Amino acid sequence: MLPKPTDGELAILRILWQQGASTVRTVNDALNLKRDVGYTTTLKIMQIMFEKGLLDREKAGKTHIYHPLIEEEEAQTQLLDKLMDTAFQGSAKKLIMRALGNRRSSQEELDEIRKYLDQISKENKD
Amino acid sequence: MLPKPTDGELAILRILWQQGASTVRTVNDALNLKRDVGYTTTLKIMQIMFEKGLLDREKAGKTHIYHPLIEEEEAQTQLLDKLMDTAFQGSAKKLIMRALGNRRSSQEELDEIRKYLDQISKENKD
DNA sequence: ATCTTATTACGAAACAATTCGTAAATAAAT
DNA sequence: ATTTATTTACGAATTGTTTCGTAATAAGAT
Repeated sequence: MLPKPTDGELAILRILWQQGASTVRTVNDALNLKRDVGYTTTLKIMQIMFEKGLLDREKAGKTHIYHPLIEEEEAQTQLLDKLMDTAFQGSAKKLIMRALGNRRSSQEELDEIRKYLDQISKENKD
Repeated sequence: MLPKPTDGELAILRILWQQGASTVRTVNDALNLKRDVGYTTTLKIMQIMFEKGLLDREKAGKTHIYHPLIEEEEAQTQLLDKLMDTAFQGSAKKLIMRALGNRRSSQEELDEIRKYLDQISKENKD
């Protein structure tokens, strides 16, 4: 089982999911749009992620190109499951209700959620 | 602003939310239903939480009684918001859909969620 | 008052995450 | 070939969390 990514690691994963396999340089550039991080800091974290098995890499000339080894969906599922267990007593209902309450969602989004809900309800009856 | 609780701190908060203000002893006993933790470990973490302002305490005889200084709802909101931003691109819809997909919810729960959804939709139209 | 027991306080160790300085390696340019 | 620029590797410092051993403290029992 892959270890739970730290906050810093998750930020790097997000960039890799979004822009695809990348060098340390481009990841660091992307990180620096949001906050100051030194190049060697990003490098070090990505090297550790490689050791942990969160990333793979291939040599291309003098640089390494890093790939995420965990899918975005898988990470979302893992993190959400964990939060549900540790903060919402394992209840999807509690978590969803709080998420609905937290931020105003558009009417379109609410409709899509309702559609999905109906679909699951139907499946449940089989 | 209160700092984000660590995993260990959250486990302690959960117990305090559930059973109300408690001594280190009863918190530690509750923790040990799930996993082995030494008494002084629990004590130390709760002392640090007191320093951070996550807990308050009052002296009662020779012991201290600890109270959570963050409400369960507040912590849930905080943690959920953070996860939404860092792993779901800030989209409540994505998060909710994944939560619905992750675990089978009962028909009753689904109905309650739908009811809440309708209520929000109605409010949105005002 | 002394002994026993439980709690707290203190300090240190182990571990992990983050940060950065500096050196080594590599490729490209001239 | 030498220089220049970039990347990687290495190591160390810093910070935070978790753990526990041990000593000090306080209460209760006799």
